[in-house]
Amino acid sequence: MAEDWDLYAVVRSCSSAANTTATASNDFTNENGSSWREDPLACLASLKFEEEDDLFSFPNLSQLRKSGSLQDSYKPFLPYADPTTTSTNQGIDPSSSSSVPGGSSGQHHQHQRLKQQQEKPTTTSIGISPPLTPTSAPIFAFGQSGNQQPPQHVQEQPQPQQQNPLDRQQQLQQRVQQQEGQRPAAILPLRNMNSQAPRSRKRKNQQKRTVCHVTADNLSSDPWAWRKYGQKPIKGSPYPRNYYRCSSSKGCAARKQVERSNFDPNIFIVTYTGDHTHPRPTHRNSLAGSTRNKPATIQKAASKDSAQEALPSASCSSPRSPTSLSPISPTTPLSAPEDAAAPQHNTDDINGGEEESVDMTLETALDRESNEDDDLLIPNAHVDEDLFKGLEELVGGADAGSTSSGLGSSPSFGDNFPPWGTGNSTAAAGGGC
DNA sequence: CGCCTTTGACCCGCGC
DNA sequence: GCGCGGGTCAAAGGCG
Repeated sequence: MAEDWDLYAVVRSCSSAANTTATASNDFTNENGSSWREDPLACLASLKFEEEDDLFSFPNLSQLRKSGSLQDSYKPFLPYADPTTTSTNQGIDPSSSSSVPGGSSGQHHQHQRLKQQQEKPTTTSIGISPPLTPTSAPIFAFGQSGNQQPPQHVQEQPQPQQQNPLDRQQQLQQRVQQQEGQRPAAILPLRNMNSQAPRSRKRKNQQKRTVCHVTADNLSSDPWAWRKYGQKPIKGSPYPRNYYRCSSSKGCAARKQVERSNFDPNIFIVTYTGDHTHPRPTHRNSLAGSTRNKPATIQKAASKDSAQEALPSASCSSPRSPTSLSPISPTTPLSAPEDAAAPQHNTDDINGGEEESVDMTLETALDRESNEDDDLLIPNAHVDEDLFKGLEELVGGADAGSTSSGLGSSPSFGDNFPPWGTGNSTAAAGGGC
């Protein structure tokens, strides 16, 4: 099994660009020169917004939403998990991003959520919010760095929002330095931290964060090497949240939190904080490490219950991940009480989409994010168009989906879990290629 | 040997 | 002021 997993991973990671059906995708080229193709729906993925504030305000969309016209329009596409449409990865939640873990905790009923969404500015603001997002597009919601908004809750990074790119870069560095400075934690004795350097443990709203909803598949597309340093059960969520730190470079302040969506176990909410202080690794370095997970399935099942259930150790970085993941993979057993409920939430902000597609990987997304803060924004209008196009295509030529993950095809896992064969690939991919 | 995961405990921000 | 909940640390153990 692991093998399958691996294969998928390899295939996916190496050919993300290639796989995507040539259809209407856009080609992007990142700074490294590597280019990737984005699924038509992927456009959604590039949405970026600030987490806490109401991010954008796209009057148009909001209006549309309110009026319900958009929703109606999409209804046909919303069917939970329309497997056929899935082209590549499963979904990332098209939804919004603002779902900052913690904040929403969720287990509320859809009703409640709906309500909230309607009320929340965030929802309305984002064109892509859940209801809108048809099944596809993985949506990476980037909160933070977007300069487009006055982020200024961020105390740590008080950067002037509007600046030219150069300045921004400098600031970025400064920021990093600041963070590092603040966070000698690694060096200081744990307990003394407060006396000297305050832990960087700032509250969420104060920290710059990027939230992405990704599918297990995409989870692995993260090129960076992450090392898990903690796991915590989150109130209101059946799944624990895992904490990772960039292990590519010692001083790197980048962190990542991976949490499974309450509403759709197939979706992981990945929250990035901090900036990488080093260039993106060309390959994942960490190979060593434990594989406990593997047995974990068995062992853990017995002993610790669900700790892991939640995540495939996001350590997408190492090859072993696959192994480790597979057994536990997201799908695993989630005790997921709510699993059942999961899919179908068109309105959730956490996931709205289900099977998804779009080859955009976190990597790319992140890349963009860090390099071009604002450029990520795509006018909603644009998105919508693409979205529709993409949908049409998908719907029309259902197979298009075959793209990267083998998922696409599996027609039915509507309910709880997708065919995890693919899902397992969680970790792999990424990197390398 | 180096790096990783797991895990319990600690620290601290935030809400009441 | 107190308690809760989230974020982080570091020891222990495992794997390549």
